[in-house]
Amino acid sequence: MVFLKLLENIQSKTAEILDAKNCEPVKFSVESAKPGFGDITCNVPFLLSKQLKKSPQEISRELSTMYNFDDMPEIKNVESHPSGYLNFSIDYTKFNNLVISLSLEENYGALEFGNNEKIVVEHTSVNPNKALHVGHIRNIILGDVVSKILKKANYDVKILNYVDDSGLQVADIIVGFTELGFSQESPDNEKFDHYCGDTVYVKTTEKYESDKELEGKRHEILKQIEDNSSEVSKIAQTITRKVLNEQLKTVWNLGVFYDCLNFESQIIHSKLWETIFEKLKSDNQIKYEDEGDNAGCWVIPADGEDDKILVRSNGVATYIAKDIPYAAWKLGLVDDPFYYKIHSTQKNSQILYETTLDGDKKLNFSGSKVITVIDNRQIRLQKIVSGLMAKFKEEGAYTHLGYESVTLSADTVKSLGLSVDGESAQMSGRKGLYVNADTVLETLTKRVYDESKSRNENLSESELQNIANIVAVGTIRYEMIKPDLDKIITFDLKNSLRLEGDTCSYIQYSFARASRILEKTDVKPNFDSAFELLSSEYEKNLIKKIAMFDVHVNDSVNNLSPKVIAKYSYELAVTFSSFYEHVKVLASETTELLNARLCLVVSFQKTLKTSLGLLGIDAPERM
RNA sequence: GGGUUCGUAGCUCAGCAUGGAUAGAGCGAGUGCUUGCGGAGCAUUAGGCCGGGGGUUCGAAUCCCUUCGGACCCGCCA
Repeated sequence: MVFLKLLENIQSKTAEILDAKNCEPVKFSVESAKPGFGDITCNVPFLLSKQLKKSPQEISRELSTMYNFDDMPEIKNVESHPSGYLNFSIDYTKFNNLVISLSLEENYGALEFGNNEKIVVEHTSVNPNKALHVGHIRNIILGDVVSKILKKANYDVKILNYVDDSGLQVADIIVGFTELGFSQESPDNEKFDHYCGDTVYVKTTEKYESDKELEGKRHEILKQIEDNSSEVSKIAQTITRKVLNEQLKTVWNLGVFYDCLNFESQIIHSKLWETIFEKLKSDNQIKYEDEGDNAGCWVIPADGEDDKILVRSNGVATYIAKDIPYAAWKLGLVDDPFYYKIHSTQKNSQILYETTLDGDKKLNFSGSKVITVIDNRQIRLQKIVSGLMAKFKEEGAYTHLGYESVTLSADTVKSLGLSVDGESAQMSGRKGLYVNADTVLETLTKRVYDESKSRNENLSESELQNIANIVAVGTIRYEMIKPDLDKIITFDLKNSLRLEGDTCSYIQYSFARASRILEKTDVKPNFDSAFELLSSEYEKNLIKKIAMFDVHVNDSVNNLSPKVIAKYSYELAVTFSSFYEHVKVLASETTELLNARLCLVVSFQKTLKTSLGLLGIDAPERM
């Protein structure tokens, strides 16, 4: 810990001073100051104004004389600002050494939050009947980054992907295969998931419009899918597995990996629902309606809102009845009915497990906390689920991490050959209104490849491919993480994939520039030296930014907010770019200064790499 | 009808959790910078009654109420 520690120390020092003055405790803040107001700032004089019946300025002046920094050599002094703030200044002659040496450590920025406690992150959870589209990418990347951040905060994270292999959406493509005679092999070299989504699903649901009888068939087919022994169920198994495998390829290309796949069909067959249903009944969490609209149904009472039907009057459970046992299973509230077997070895050579009902291997993928990443359209349902879970376990054990959806810009909709009313449109699988994830990645990779090739004539084909991949994946990830969770992303094939300004490639470019500096000198940075030579504004700004990594990690963990790390990475790159422009490292006047600056460059690179690593983004040496 | 949420520069967005000092970026527009480590860059100018109104407060982009505009959710579908 670097900056965070500094803030905490000033915080407690201030609290001690207030205590000595016999002040009533107040909740004050100690945080990094805006440029021009010292390095660290405290607002406590404002908050004491009423209590002490003095002006903030007066209190500020008084307090500023009471600090003693003998045990904090990194702080130079504190000044009372005419506005009333207490502004602390860092002594960079001491601070530089501390920051640079700590930033080289392997776990720089790591925090202790989780005590290695097990936490489950579930994300992706897409029906295996189509290819992943840009909307799914937001879910996948958010889930992936959240799990990386939690790992950084010392949680033992298990990542799950729920495979909804027995819903109506799956039934729809099976209708296409069994009733409309679509080939079970995709034509030419088309990816199987694209074929199922772009052709079979769209064409089949289209046919429903004119053929109502066919539409009726889907429920029949769904019933057969859920019956393990039926022929249709075997076909469905084969098809959904094939689609899933293609979806996984897409996901792996984005650098996302899981620990275990959970199949909905197995949850249904596991009788987990029956167990939890009895538990809900005996705990009086649900009630049976004798009269009214919901007569004959089991419902979940919801205060202020309509009761949610859990079991219909015909005895069949509703959709949410699949979510509840699964949530309970994730939290380890029920005996685990599953065995586990290896599904595959992922692209990063990590083993991926899957649930099975007939095996002998027992593993544990539950956690004392669960985070479920699902978009905000499901917020009502998720509230019911987390409300129920809070009754079995402590409040907050089950967290729904929601986010707004991704829509398509009018231009992009038109480029798909479709028409649109407003400025953007919700994606729709049925209408063929979506952009596949693979398409986005390919388009972007090609663009980066061309750009990189035009800048680097001497790079080999494989180096160019590698760079194109790293930058393309980074760009998609960055664009998905950067906006606030409750902001709709309007995806535009042109605008969303820019490479200039506040983009991933800008950040990566700063890394590549740093690499070139280190590459062009024979001097090996010697870290066993004093860094007080780094005294220009540009150097101090960079040091401070590097030091503040832990503050942002802290923030992002506390608020489950991935974008905080994206913003920090960008700011770090901006600070370096300014340094790069104004401080000519290789032209340093003395060897000592050259060495100190080279060390700073290494420190920057390490920190940026770690920060980008939390976002699942790599940084190339050249691009 | 009930509920959730968004509204900040021409456009896309930070800042809001925990109210304080000069509301920040990027794109787009203007200007300048490459005989110096890569111009995917740097520097600089213009551009804002933070949707409107009210309230709380010494102080509001930030908290509360209200209103307008947009998005989403509200089935014995999944």
